[in-house]
Amino acid sequence: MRRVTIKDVAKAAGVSTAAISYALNGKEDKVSAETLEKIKAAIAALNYIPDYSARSLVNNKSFLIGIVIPQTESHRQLILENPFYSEVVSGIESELRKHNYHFILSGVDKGRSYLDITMQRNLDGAIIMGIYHEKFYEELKQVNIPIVLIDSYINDTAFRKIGIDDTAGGKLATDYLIANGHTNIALVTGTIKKDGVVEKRFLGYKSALQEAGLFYDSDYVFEDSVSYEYGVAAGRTIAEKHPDITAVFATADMMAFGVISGLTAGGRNVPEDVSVVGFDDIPMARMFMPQLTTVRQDIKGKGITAARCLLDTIDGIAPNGTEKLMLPLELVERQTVKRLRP
Amino acid sequence: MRRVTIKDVAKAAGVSTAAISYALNGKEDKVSAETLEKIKAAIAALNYIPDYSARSLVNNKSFLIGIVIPQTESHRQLILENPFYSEVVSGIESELRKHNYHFILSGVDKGRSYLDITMQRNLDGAIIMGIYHEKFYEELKQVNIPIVLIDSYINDTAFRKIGIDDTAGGKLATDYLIANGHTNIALVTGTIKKDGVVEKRFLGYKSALQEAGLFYDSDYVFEDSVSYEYGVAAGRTIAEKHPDITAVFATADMMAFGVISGLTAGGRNVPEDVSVVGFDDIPMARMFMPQLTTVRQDIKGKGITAARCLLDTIDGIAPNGTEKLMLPLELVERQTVKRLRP
DNA sequence: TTGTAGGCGTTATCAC
DNA sequence: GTGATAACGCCTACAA
Repeated sequence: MRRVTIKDVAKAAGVSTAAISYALNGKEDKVSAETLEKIKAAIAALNYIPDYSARSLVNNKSFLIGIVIPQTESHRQLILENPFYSEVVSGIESELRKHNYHFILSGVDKGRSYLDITMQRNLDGAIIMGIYHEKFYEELKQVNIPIVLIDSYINDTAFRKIGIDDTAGGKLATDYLIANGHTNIALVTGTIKKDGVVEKRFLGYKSALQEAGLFYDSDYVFEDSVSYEYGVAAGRTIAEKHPDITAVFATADMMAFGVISGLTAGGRNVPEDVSVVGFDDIPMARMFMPQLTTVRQDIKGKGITAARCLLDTIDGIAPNGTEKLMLPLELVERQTVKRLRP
Repeated sequence: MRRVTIKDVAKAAGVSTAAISYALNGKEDKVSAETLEKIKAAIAALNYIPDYSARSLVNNKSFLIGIVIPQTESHRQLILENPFYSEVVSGIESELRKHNYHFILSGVDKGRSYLDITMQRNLDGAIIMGIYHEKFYEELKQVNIPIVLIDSYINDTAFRKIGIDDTAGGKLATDYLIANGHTNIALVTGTIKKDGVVEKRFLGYKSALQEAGLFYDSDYVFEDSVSYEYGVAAGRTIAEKHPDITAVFATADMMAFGVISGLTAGGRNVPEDVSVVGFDDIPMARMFMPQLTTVRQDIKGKGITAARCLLDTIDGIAPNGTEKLMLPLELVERQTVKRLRP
């Protein structure tokens, strides 16, 4: 069936298209109560639904925002399987929906820019997770739409940023282990890139060690991809080659699960033989057996806050280039850390 | 900065806008090789990116498809946290990207229709997960765009459907338990709605029992929301009140995790005291400890297939109203089932 | 082969 | 208060 347009409504209501548009866009003071009634009736009768493409064309406003999340190196697939990202997205969605925005979710192919989507779709703004090449950000700046970076340490006032204090988080986890009497504490982590969250957590780990007068041993840091699989490998290595290690701090819950599996497979029990603390507190953390002690961040809240932040900037309420918004962190004690007798 | 339009390119290349459009849309036989070169140069120089809104307006084609997933009753939040859905979405995305489509992901508020988004955004098609009111589908039919239903038993040739044989899956799980010597087998499941996947799995469970000459006892079915939390509750009840039960089939992996926790908390070990098999084989199934024995389906493949299916229908390659596409199922043996001595 | 012009659905600027 | 009408960026007859 042919699309019902504003003209059809105008005809049905016996008024002009302009009147319809006024009525639709809340400029009801420009139209008499009487015609307003007629218009409303006609809209309902015809089941008229406005075309956002046409609107976008004239208004330069699409009510569409872009969400970028990292993708796997190998398969170019979204890392949506990573529960962390899906929870953030879920948070963003819930906030956007309240304000009648939709979003387009995508990875960004290596080397390709995000300009395309931004311009093609007339995006009103974007929320970016993950870290990308310098060039990526440079291009983004040129399109000149509000942008919120989640968990980024990029130093650029052109973007709004929201994240957590990863250094403090790393320290929190390590301090907790130390407070429980551990001295030989391993770190299992994704690759430590300059200015990445992982580096900050690593720094927090080191500083906790130092503050406690503990020796930092680079043999105790196991660094590779942030994945369950690598966690298993690291856990296994620790079980087999490092009988001295009594605790490990994994910089992501997914890795912590792997570590626990690897440790167990290697014959060492958690937490009896070695303690483990994770990072993030994804929903699975409390379902895992044993339940994971971890550094909690409000993942969904991150998404909600990011969305709100973006919307405010779009609406001109919030100024650009404000300070990075820091969300709170908290250590949640569960079952994977054992108190060592001193 | 002002948007670079087709006119700018035309001016820069010294040709008409029509020529640009031809060049852009692969009608290169309508333009000489020479001007084609000039056009390409101009496009590159100006970094021209077409506006899809404008295109959509004239072509009635948006390169946008809608994905609908269920949302929590209470908070109206996407169930993207459910790893099953995120993996399907991930699969869809990877296929869509190959064909230069984008998607809009959303839940659908109770009672509200999906017509709005469909018309507002000029969606080229939609992929629907979950089950909704009859009215929802009726409306959907009216917009007359290709639609793929995932895991639906709706009987309507207006939609293309893809899923698995849930009855066979339920039977597969139960048969496996029976083959391992179990006779008192509980079912832990989400609410059994008519024509839902859960009902089919339940039917499979019953038929396996019957076929083996086992007594079906409704006291052995624990039915409530499909969630980890309910799994825990059911596991606990089984541990405390049903010493006779030696095995449970949970109709979703998430529930199975809960069951195992509840059982363990209730003092019964898995698989020593009671065996558990799940359904889906989400990534977490092999990370869980003990690793979950479960009925595996190719979740990402479901998404990919659905997307391909939809795209084919949009392109007119595949006919509408074909048979439901069935993806294979397989039982993967891991660590949560114990063989009973007869 | 190339260019002109009308129209897609909507909003906004004017006159009335 | 109301209604023509000109954009918005693009595509595509149709004409040249």
